[in-house]
Amino acid sequence: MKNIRVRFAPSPTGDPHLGAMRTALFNWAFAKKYKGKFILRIEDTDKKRQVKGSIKNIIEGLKWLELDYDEGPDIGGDLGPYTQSERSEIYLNTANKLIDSGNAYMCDLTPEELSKMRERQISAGKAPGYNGYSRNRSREELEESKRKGKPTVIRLKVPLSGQMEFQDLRRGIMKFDLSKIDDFVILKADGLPTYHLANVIDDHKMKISHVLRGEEWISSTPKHLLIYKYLDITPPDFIHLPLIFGKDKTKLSKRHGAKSIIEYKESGLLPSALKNYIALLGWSPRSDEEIMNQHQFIEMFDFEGLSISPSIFDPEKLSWINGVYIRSMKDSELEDLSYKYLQSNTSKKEFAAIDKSKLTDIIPLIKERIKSLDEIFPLIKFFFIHEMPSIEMLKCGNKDSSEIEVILQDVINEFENLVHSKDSRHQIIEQVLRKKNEELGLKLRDYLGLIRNCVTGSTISPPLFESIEILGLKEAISRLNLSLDNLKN
RNA sequence: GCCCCGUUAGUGUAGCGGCCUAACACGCCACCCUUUCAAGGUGGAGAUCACGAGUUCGAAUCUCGUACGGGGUACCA
Repeated sequence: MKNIRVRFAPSPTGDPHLGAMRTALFNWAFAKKYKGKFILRIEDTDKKRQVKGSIKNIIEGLKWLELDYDEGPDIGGDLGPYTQSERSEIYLNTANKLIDSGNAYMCDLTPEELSKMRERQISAGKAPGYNGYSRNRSREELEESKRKGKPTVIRLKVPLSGQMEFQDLRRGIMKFDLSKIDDFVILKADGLPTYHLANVIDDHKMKISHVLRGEEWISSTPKHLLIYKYLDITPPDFIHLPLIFGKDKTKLSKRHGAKSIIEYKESGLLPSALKNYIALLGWSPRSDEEIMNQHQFIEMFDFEGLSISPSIFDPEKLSWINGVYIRSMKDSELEDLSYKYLQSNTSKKEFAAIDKSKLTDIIPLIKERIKSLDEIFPLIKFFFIHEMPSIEMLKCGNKDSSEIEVILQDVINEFENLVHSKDSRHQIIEQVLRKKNEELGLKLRDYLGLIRNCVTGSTISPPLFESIEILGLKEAISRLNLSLDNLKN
């Protein structure tokens, strides 16, 4: 195989989304597999659509997912700069070269005139498109017009007939009639290039060997190929990736539960899990094993496994995979990660209440009960902050409140004894409560349910006996007392 | 409108002319385990392989057509 050089070339028009990250992931994996280079290039040739901060977020997203690139705007490289707005001279020169060679020409039609033209074409039942207005005007005339201050663009001269074909490495041969392609703009009136020009020049200058990009580019590939031809340079290989949709088969958006990569980070997803899930969208390992770490993924990644039909984003499966990754973590690892996560995702007051030393004991208890980091705090909050259970929660089978008062008082007494005996191991707590339950002839779930509600303030909690041990018997007693008082009033 | 791409259970995929009365995973349902919730285990429902023609002894797999979905058709990328 030739020297593999691939690139991820987002435009900074918003926060990076799943689809973009998947494109990055596949490019990255391909480069890693063949010991090639992975390049980040920022395509910021549309200054109107630019969103502040998105370059930062793109880089942050890549870092978070550990998709490390070998060359890029922030780290440099031999073939930079890697931000298109810093390369405008190259594009301008090339566009002029194309005029010199007779393969491009200037045009001074304004956007308003163009849109009027399109309207006319549509109402006349014709296909809308540039009609070649300036194609045969003299260069002198057009230059004169530009000098007078008319906004002028440069358009590529597309042959009026003939075909352009290319081989997509996954989909096979694609053929396009050039007669269907109008003379498109390669350099805008503001002097900046369009995607078509910039992308071709940069892929060539940066020695890109393979272009893995979204399916939305298929139709413009012949345009790019034409530029390659006019410039007499060899195009890279192309592989178009299927799109990712939401449940209703429309373009993925927030409504579908998809978030920007930055939000995923904040919502307690593990980058390794997200990577694993994304890898499965539009690509298949062709085996029964779907859980794979990045090394396995790189090893297995190939074009044959790429699918050609769009896939639909499924937040449930993503969540499941995240759970798998959480469960496979070491307790200590999860503990560190959780603590950091809590630090930046709870209020100051809440975080201050968290006793780090208790976390070591708590984590093993909740590890298999959470599917993402944001579920941790609600589950462990009671260890640090007491929340009164509602009166409705102080139930025990069909016992009435006076009977429940007796039961609670009894538990309190038992716990007091344990405090005096200085043995608060959960095995002992369990032994005592089970024995008590037997004496009372209650259903264990009713009995423990009542105690759970009083101690944790919730009907859902980590295992009760362990929880009480970690919480401390004294605190448990005080909470039981509070519920008892509440019941009496 | 025109051009291009696609179509296997709700979802992601496997399948590359006979092994397919279609497999795996998520989700769903039931049961088991169980102090709640999970996790785990077992089992189940769910796809006339979009539809119609053809090629073939034989088609989810090849060919054509239709339908549907999507992408493109910008001085957006």
